[in-house]
Amino acid sequence: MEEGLCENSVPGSGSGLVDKTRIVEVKPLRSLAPVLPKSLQLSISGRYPSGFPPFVLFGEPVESQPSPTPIPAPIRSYRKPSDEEETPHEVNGDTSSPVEGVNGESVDDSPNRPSQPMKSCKTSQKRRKKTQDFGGSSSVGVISMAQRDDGDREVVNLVLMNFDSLRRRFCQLEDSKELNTMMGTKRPDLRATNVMTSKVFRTNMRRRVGAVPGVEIGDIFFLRMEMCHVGLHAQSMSGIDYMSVKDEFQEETVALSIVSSGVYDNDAEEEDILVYTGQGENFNKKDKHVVDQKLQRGNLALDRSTHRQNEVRVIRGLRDAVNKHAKFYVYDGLYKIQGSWIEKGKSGGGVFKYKFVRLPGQPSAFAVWKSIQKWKRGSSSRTGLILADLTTGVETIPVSLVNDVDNEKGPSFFTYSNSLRDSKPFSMVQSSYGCNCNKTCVPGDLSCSCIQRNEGDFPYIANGVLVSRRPLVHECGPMCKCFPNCKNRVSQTGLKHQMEVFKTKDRGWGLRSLDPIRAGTFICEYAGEVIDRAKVNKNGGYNDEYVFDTSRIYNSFKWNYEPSLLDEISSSSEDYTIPSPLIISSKNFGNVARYMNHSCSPNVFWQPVLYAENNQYFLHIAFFALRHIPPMAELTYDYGCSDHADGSSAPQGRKKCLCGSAKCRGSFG
DNA sequence: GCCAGGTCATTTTA
DNA sequence: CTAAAATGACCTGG
Repeated sequence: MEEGLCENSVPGSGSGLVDKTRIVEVKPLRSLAPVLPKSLQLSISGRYPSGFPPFVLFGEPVESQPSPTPIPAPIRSYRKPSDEEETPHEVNGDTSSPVEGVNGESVDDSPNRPSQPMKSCKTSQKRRKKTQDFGGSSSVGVISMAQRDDGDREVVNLVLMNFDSLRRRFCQLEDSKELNTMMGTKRPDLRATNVMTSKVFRTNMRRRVGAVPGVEIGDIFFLRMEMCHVGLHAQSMSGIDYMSVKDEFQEETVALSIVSSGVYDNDAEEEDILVYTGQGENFNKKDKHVVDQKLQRGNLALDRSTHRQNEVRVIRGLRDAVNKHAKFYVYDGLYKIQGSWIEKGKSGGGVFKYKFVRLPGQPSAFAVWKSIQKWKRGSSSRTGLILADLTTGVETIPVSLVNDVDNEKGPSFFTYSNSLRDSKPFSMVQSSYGCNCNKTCVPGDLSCSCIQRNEGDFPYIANGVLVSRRPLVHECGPMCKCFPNCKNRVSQTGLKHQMEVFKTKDRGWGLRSLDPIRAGTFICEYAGEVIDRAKVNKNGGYNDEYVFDTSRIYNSFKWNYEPSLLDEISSSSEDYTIPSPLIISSKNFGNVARYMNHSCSPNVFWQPVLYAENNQYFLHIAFFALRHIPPMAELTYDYGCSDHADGSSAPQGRKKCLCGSAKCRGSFG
């Protein structure tokens, strides 16, 4: 019965079939439908049925590829809610509209609803009305009405994934000059926000005191907008979020959440205490005379919350002590305000101070980060440290070996290597290997043969983040004329995060990172010895725990944004196209990837990457972050299932899954 | 080349 | 409707 659990996608089937269940037929939004850039139009027009050129195109790329003179079509700016309300609705009258009827409007008596001591007043009602206005024909039917009000883990992840995928796509278009910057904002995060807002693709829009369903303590964010979209902190800039609540007799404001970014000099010495400065400039902008903060807006809400003793969510903005470029936000759970006072600020004016105390019994989040910073600075030693660098210098960043669980002194012996051995090249007749670009390949330059192979898309944005999952990513390689620092060589640049191999409680050794990892970031390649498939069959299968096998059956999943968000008709394929299976053993030789454990709801995925070396093309397996990964969270990917579909062989190689996720399939391997 | 600090455009909510 | 805001991206000068 286990077989039935992993039947969805067959890698290497090559058809690049579109998952039809994911496509919602949405009519173009009247005349305001965005004009797609050329590369997108191509894939939609059916030139390549799967949205991607067939694998065999390598030999003769020039004539079969898109014209090298792209006409950058502008993407129209996206509709805003106000436009929506003014124009009359054009009702589709079809069944594609959201499933709200099914999931029900039992909003008021939902058992999952967190207890809320105060009733929200008109603000929330107004918002809900707005939501209903949008619930009609033009919205994406993925988020139900109920989910817009109250989310859960799955919806929160769905919203974040779509938002970031859109953002990356806008970055990509911006990089390749395919976006008309006259239209709308230049900022990709705000562009993505406009799309998500106009399609009401968000959750937890009902504002609330206390925990937000689906958002967990320790979750990290890289943009303020991300927290807006999942209802953690509704303000796009302001540090204090609050709302008006009604008592029997009076109406007053209460604070819901705060973001502590370190702009004001807040005291962050103690892990469970935060002294937060009220809002308001300390000097008058015009004549620069010193002014006091006023007890209004956020300050007033914090003052009321001090008296009411309601829970306030705290988000801490953090910066790495060593690598100051890495800024992100951690949700640190619920606090209460213990007291407030007035101080003299730096410029001499009076400022409000609020003492936040963390409620006991919550999992640690900010405290974890504090510990990491201490280890990094060397001001405290890592408990259970066995080895400072198990790569013996092979990686530029050392990978430590840690066991703070039991007495095991480390995994069995192997040779650390970050390369792929005995790899079989793809035999293809090639007139040339690699591109002829000068210095670095430029996004949007369709004369670059590597970009051509990626259908005109540059697969990565400027900071090295992968834009979308695709059947195959073509990177530049050693044979390309471009310099080694070309942005299209992401998987060849080695580890970028400070990683740690650690002993798990019940699943042997595992891998985690001390640094936060942004979604789409390259983590590592799967290194090891390539195994001959014929050999494997002769010996009756491999008896090897350390194996990666592309011919296993993997659950399909969606990482790229819903095409209907941009009114695209079909989505590009996320199914891998691998001409022949690749099996890699890291038993004797391998890198950190050999320690990544399986999970049924993983935070890492693999992506085939191809580039040329020594006059031949070789396939590599690269791992990327599926979502934002908090520091110290174990890195896991889906191992898939070996093919027992014929039913003849017992699933003896299967292991009981201990991933503990809500969607656990029970076994893997 | 790195940074700190200034500036600009932008969205959110009350 | 407008203003304020603990943004984010970019530019400049030391």
